[in-house]
Amino acid sequence: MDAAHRVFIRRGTAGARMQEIADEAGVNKALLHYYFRSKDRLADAVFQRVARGIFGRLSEAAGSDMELDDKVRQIIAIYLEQLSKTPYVPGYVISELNQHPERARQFFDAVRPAGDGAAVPPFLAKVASQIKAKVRAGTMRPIAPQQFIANLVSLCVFPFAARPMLEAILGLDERAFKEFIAERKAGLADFFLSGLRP
Amino acid sequence: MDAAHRVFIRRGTAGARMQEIADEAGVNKALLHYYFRSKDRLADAVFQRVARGIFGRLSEAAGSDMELDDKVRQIIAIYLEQLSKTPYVPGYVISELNQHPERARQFFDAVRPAGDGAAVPPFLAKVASQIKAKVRAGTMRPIAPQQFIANLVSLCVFPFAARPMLEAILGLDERAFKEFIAERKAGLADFFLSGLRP
DNA sequence: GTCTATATTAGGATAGAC
DNA sequence: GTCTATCCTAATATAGAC
Repeated sequence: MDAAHRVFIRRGTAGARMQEIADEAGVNKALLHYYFRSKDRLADAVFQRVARGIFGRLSEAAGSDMELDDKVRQIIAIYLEQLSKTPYVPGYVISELNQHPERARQFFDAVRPAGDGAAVPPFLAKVASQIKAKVRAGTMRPIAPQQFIANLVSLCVFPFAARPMLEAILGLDERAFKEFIAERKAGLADFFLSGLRP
Repeated sequence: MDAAHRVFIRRGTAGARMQEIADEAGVNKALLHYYFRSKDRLADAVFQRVARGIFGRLSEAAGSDMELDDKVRQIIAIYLEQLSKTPYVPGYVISELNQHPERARQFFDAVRPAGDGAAVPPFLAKVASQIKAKVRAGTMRPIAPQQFIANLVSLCVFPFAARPMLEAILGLDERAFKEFIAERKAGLADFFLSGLRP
């Protein structure tokens, strides 16, 4: 599974080769089929594993009782840290979802307790109520919770998903990109929170 | 080319089939090879066409003399409008770049006049000087121009690139997503510009 | 469970008629 | 230029020994 994980993320599902996975794992190709039956099933298993890891912590953090500003700072810190360690995951996930949108259901499951039929995921309801409270107190401009979350995730994830493109249009090499992310860790939360001041 | 464009964007390069492109174009598979010699060359041609269309207008708009706030509003309006019409392009581009980072060079070309050897693309230098002016005037907090552009592009493009994921974690169906984008057209510029107030 | 060897198929590419 | 028919390779999948 670890080997498959690495290869699928590196090559994308369509580009991954069972042979390469076998080599990476130090076993024979036939053995992969013995365990997973087909490439499709293996791809499913890998995607599921990745999906679970991604939004579990986000929805957990976002759903907590922590004060909203602190929550934002924490989420940004956690995410940029995690993404720095697994920079290819966003590109992989986006590629996968564009070809298999039905797999998005696995994210759906990650942000809702099993059996919860609510139209709105619980962490969203929590954020919504926190926003409402701050708006009432006059310390925040009104914003739809969906936009709030979308902005937060976009600002964290996109630079990793589109890294080669950003490097090209901003004229960054690998070292400069690292520096760019470090800068982001320092300033992104302030930018985001300032955007919501009244 | 139009047929190839559609199929590559729909399936991704690795997932696209010459047969499907031929069918879509209403011609024979052999004819594609007659014109483009190989799938690789065809993929190149399509990507180049897409790449040119994307950042040409951004770097042009970003490099203009328009006042910075107006520029931001214009870029956001243009981008969200364009992306609404071609919602699969970001996913395609990100997938491509993850498997062929060398193609990022084609973006590089799109944001720089031919033969320009400057380390920083011209539109960035322009934005940098405008930011500096506003910071000096006390109407903007300091921000690196790279972060400025990255934030802007992230906020516009990511929701389209990661659409199935966002729909899943935010509990949106297709109609709700359209509504979500409409909301964004109205409020994103204010959020972005507020983030930079002193 | 793990391997070697082999079957099967899909899909990119070409030959050659028209 | 456009087609039909065919080749060839790469890659998934299976059979069967150990």
